[in-house]
Amino acid sequence: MTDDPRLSLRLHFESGLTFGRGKADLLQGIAEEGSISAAGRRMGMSYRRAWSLVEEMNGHFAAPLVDSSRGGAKGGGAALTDLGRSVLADYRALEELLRDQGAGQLQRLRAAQRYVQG
Amino acid sequence: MTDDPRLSLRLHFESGLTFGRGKADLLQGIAEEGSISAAGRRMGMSYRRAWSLVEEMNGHFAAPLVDSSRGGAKGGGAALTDLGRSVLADYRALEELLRDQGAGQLQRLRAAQRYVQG
DNA sequence: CATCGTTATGTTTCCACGGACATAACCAGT
DNA sequence: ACTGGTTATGTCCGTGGAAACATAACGATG
Repeated sequence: MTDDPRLSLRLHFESGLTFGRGKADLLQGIAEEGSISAAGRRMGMSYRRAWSLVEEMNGHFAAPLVDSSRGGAKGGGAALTDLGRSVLADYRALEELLRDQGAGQLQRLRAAQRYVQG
Repeated sequence: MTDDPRLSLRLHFESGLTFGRGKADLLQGIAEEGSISAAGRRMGMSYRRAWSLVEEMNGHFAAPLVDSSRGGAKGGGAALTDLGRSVLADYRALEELLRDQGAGQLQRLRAAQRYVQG
């Protein structure tokens, strides 16, 4: 979970998938909470929305990123697949790359902007 | 103008501005064509839309990125200010950073996706 | 002073997207 | 059996943003 609310990159792929902070944080939440609904709650997101995003992601990859099961003592749960962890890690790496190596440019871009009533 | 349609990053700033390939290409088009409408045409974008984007960008920065004039023999025209050129250059640099330094991650992310009927 | 391509702006329509709400299915424990 | 928390899915509606269309202002040039 990136704490800096200023920097946020969204990647557009030719498959039609757009992947940004929202989906990345959701994946990370699922990994940490073991549940789609818990991850959604943590982000102030409805379960409907969280599940939709998971479905979208799973559909855009050759294999699911999230593996889920229902029923049981705890009602069910979800976890990241190897591919899911890989995708999340790659996105985080790109984020970090941008934050670190691109600090100069980002700093200049931010400084040039107006920040009214914010 | 980045030719690779696969990579495209969009930055979200706390000022509320979102800046991605569209605005960057538009700026570059204005720089090269000397006109908002010509830049818009080149991108298959209506003048209305192009101008709206310019207005949005100008409004989000402390100083305009695009300097325009109307009337005259050629009807008018537009050009990038120093700040405009600086912003464009910074965005391009970040794009390049991602493309070069992040090639591994991007490659992996792309390869893992499904590309149906595309 | 008419022309012409451009900047500048208003208005309306359309539609995808998200949010809200509802419901069913599932199943290890007890 | 019943419970409870979760996954899974359907439907409706409001809203923001983009597209489409329309029009005015501008001014060097001829």
